[in-house]
Amino acid sequence: MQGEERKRAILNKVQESKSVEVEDLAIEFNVSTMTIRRDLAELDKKGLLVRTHGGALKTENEINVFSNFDLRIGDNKEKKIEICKIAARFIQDNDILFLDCGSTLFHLSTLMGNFKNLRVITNSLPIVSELLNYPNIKVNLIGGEMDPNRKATYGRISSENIQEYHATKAFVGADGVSITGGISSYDEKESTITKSFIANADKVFLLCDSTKLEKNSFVKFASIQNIDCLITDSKASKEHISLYANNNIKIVYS
Amino acid sequence: MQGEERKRAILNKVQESKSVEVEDLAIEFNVSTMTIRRDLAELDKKGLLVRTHGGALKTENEINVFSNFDLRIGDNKEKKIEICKIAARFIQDNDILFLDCGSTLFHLSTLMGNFKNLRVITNSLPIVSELLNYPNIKVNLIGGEMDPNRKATYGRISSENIQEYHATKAFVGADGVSITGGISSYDEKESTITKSFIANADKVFLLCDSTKLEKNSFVKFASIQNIDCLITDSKASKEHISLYANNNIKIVYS
DNA sequence: TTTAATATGTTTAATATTGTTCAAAATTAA
DNA sequence: TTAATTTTGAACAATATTAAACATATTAAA
Repeated sequence: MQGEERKRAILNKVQESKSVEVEDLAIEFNVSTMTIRRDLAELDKKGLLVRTHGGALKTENEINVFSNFDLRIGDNKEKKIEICKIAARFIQDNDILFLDCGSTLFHLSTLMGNFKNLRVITNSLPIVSELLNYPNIKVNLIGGEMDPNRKATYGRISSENIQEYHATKAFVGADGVSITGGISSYDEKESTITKSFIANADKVFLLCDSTKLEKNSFVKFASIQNIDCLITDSKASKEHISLYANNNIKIVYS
Repeated sequence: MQGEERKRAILNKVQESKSVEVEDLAIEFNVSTMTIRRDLAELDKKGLLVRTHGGALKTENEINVFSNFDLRIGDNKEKKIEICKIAARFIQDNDILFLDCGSTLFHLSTLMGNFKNLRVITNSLPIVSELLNYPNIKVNLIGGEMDPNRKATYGRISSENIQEYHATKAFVGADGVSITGGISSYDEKESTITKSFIANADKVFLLCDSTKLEKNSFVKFASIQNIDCLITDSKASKEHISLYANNNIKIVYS
């Protein structure tokens, strides 16, 4: 067996059994442990597995672009789905929608199959890839520099690109929202895009799970007055709900 | 046994058994190892197998989210891979590249893993999704309306978006090219984008398999003088090659 | 036929892969 | 913590493979 063939076999093995050991591989392929070590070092360097003391572990498969995005979707998944089902009630046929990037908004995109003649404008690659499955939805993509982690575009060109459009409704996310601190994000790139969406839509819906209410994150990018409706989940406290209601913020949680 | 026949037999063998070795093949076909090595080098160059130390392995089929795009890649696959390997020779570290959409250019994107500090600007979703796997490549996406069939953006906004950038090299495709008829496409949308790429790059490389030489398609969008290098495959006729060479068009086919 | 072009074989120096040894580093057990 | 054990990676050697240069044979063209 040749070296490359052996490396492929090792890769298969580590994917199947999640972990492998140097000693076992040396016996199985009838080569020295040093050779296996060299193989593992090379595969580790390419990011195809993770080297450990005595062996190696499998990595999350980067072959599918959106796989590690899918994993992130897991956090607070139930709350997010709940929020998205509420948000979907505000969508109407013929709407032109801005969709922010992020795992919550991705969930919303999966609920849009039954509307007629929607147009969605987004900077999120996972959302585009999802919406290409729906014949009832036309999609516009915001251009700009790709962020490989978020699988979305950002930057000056993206913001300017957004200004080419006008939407009837914008659905956006945030990492924190509070009466006094407004809407804030952990990421400056992300906040700039969201800000542009808000500025170019008739109605703005902020999707924000209850754990983020009255929390402030790193970058404030809009005041609470900029949003027309705050959509959260049923775990939101009565205090928070009445706080927003008393400040004339429309808040929906069920 | 003739050379071509032997190569086809080698190809069959490597497809069946996943791997072959130089020594075995030399004995089986009763030729020197040097001949086998030359065969394997040629087949590797065309992307039909992967050369390894001591033999060769079957090519791994690319996995990509955009699955029905993969199907289209089938046509003239060998020619396309051959062309792309030639095109890749013109890429240098630190290049800023425009990459047109289309299956040929998609293949090119899969060959870009070993360069340093590339920036790729494209309107093709499959290419973006492929390049997100490469940490050495920064990607910019051209915004605009999504064409669900081609998985690429097009339209006025896309063309204007391209003008925000300047590339050192543009790699573009076409459905036809001829001395008198220039560069033409079957699709008006596609041609507009390609035209913008051509207008904003220092050097333009046209990737065009030999079946499209001296053919004219529906929409002419550029003259032959707009391109700096025509890259085609080794099946191009001598007449065509000298025709282009005599008209001062740099043509590369091997 | 002769000539040119192409394919194949041989030799050889350079390169790649693998195995062995051993000191350093990491892990485990006491 | 310390000591025993295991694992590691660097250095070197042995072997296998490669590619280049040149020689020879085969095929195609004039």
